[in-house]
Amino acid sequence: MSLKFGILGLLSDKDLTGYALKKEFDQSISHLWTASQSQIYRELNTLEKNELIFSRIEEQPDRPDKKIYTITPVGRTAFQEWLEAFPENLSSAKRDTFMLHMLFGSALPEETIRYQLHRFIEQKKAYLKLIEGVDLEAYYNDASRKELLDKRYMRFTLKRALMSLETLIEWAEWCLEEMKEDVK
Amino acid sequence: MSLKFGILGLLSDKDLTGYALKKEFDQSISHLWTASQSQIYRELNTLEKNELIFSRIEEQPDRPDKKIYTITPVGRTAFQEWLEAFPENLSSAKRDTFMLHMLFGSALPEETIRYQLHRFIEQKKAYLKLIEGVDLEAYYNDASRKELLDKRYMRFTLKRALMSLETLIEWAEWCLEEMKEDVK
DNA sequence: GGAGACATGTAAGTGGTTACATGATTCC
DNA sequence: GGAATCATGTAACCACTTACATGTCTCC
Repeated sequence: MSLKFGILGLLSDKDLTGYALKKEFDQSISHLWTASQSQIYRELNTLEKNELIFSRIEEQPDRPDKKIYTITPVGRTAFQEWLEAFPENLSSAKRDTFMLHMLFGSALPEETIRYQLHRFIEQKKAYLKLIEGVDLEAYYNDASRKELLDKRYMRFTLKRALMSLETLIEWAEWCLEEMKEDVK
Repeated sequence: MSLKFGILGLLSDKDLTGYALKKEFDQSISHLWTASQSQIYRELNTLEKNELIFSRIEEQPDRPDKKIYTITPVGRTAFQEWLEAFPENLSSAKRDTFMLHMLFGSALPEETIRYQLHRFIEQKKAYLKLIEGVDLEAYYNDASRKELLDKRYMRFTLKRALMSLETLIEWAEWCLEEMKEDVK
């Protein structure tokens, strides 16, 4: 439901190809929304059918042709309407495979859990580095960007990702401590 | 993919009806996995067809008949195999509608964002109270429970939910502070 | 009389994943 | 020679949501 509006939101800042949209999703907003390439292309087709966006083909001599999408006035209105209507329930559905494994952890040797917690910490630390490395200045100095995605709100979303990651690392370290102490 | 194993995991502790499974999901593990009622009934049918579980009907004179599901040895093996195979990537796909709204916040009046952040804080605080109120002792004193869901690991998952909620509240308060200061 | 708990399910539609398919260029 | 980047898409399948449908009992 919301992928549609994620795409419209990005297109309301500037025109993009499907390929470039995928990159925006991966690089700029993967900490709050993920989308696969085939999902994006499928959604673009639907949006064009419904006249919320339109496309033009840009031929490139050496590379495959580009199909560049632009948002229509109708698209802008639809996006604005969605934007104003915040969901009642502000938390999203949870489906965490790692935590499901953890929950049933007693059917596994403690060693396995410890090992997985260490992996967890490593992965979160790597992701933390990535988020800390995001250069907002450079991102917003991109001349093509009309700054509809306000720097402040982008900063807010990054801050949340950062704080959450730090907490997750703390949590996993707390678990490891607990497993040391209560030798059962 | 994992709902299947969530159900098998719960059934490896004790026999349950579809209705009771839904309650377990909502009450005990909603902080790490959510599932709708229709999803559970559909999955139970599939699991029974594949002989990972079987059912017996218990007639009740005054209420609708119960269909009680039991895990088979094959089911136990399948569950154990899944349990041992942790996913490579330990973070789950992100799809956070609230954060998507936030990201495009500059197309909304600041008042709206402030209001939504306050709502966010309220909701998280309410959820926090709920998690803090979970009585593990009572849960594990339920005579029918075979304690396959080890108290320790349940405690770990609750701790994570708790820490994460506290961080989210802190984050939203930080955002509100930021919005006070840089009067632009 | 109405709401909510108990108990089961089906149907239709939307959303998402995985795998396949093509093809040039650039960099190592 | 091989991997990565640029660039597009299709097909099949699986997961999830929402709405519908039925019926009793208990408590207020």
